[in-house]
Amino acid sequence: MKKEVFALVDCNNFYVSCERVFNPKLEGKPVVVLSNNDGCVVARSNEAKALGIGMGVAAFEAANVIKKHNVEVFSSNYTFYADMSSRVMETLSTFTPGMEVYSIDEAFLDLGGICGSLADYGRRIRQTVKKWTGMPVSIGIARTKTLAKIANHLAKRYVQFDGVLDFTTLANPEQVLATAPVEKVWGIGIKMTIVLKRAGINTALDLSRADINWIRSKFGVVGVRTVYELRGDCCYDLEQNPPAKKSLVVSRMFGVPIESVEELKEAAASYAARAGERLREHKLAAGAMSVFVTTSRFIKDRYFNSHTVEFAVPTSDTTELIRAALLSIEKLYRRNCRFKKCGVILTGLVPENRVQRCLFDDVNRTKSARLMRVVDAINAKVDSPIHWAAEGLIQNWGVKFLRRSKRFTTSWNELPEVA
DNA sequence: TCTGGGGTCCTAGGACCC
DNA sequence: TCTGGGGTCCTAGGACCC
Repeated sequence: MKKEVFALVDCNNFYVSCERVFNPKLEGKPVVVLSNNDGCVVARSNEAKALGIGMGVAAFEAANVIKKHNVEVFSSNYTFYADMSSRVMETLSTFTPGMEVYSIDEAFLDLGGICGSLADYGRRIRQTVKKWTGMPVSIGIARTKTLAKIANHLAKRYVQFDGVLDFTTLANPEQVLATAPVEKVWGIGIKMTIVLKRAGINTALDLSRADINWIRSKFGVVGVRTVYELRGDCCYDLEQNPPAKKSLVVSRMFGVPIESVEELKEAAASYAARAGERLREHKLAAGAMSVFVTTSRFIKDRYFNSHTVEFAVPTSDTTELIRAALLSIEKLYRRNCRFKKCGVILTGLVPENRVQRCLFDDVNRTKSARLMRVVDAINAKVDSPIHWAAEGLIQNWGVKFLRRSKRFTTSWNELPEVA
């Protein structure tokens, strides 16, 4: 039987590295990238990490350090990052027929068929990605995904590995596992870490030796799988054909708090319109839509509420989605609340060509599908897309990006210039 | 003053059926 | 006086991931 070999390729500080590709002056400097509304830190260069800027901290909390050390700050530029991601993934795909794109900056590769030194192969991958895309990556190689994750973590952390660690040929794998803190293990989050540490399980090695019945009683099958994977027994295969989406969310914090029902409706309508676009992109229709609204989660007496509309016939028609969103806001709105965020969640997703029709349906679905196709086609071509009136024209509440870099690779107007 | 967004899987418990 | 039990389906919530 063929032995599994996985490589986990992970881009180093992905968003920061994207910014550096088109702005080499940032090399060697502390750099951070902020979330929507420039709210909190979502990516840090090694130099920024060394300054003690934590992942996920609020930008205003890090403001002093940022100022004192001249940290370069960027708003997130997801269009640009998504494009860089697809370049990296395309490059990786030339190295193996078996690949799972795990997230925007990570992929698992099947190296089962590779002859010779896997570490050498990893180094070739690393050099090629750097040369073709400018992106620095680290690579962990092992018999299970969980071990590949750990190998990757260590490859990043210790310079002597030079970005590639092959766990399958280690003389002393246990010694290496002992250096990985248990909270860094894939699948072990904050809650499980507390329970594990209380039981004296502090490292990946400790966890691999834990009593399986105790693990099952505390953490269920998920915990059991993690322990087996640490022991080298593969529980998670490569997922090359990603399973169909089950839900789709569009939600965003507002640039400024919303107090009026009109503006809240605009926001919900906008998010419903984006959700409709994404549904059609994936050729899906939704059976139901939930809308939620919330005030700040950092105040007492937080108001959070949601409302669900079920569609008689699953739909991807923006007009219908917006109508449901507006109805929900009518139910959810409360006076004297400073709303910070709302969102729409589409569930009961089905392929659009398998929609169960309804005898009493009064919507002309052929016509609406044609309209949506035309709108999508136009929006794909021009920079200032067609909006629904319900989304509002001004959108004072819109997301703020004060320090966004240019869309270097996806907009003709924003190409980098070489002097 | 200012605190991200988008997902998945598992489990427990209730509803319901025979 | 006596008041079943087992199976399935669904949902909400928790925990995790990036």
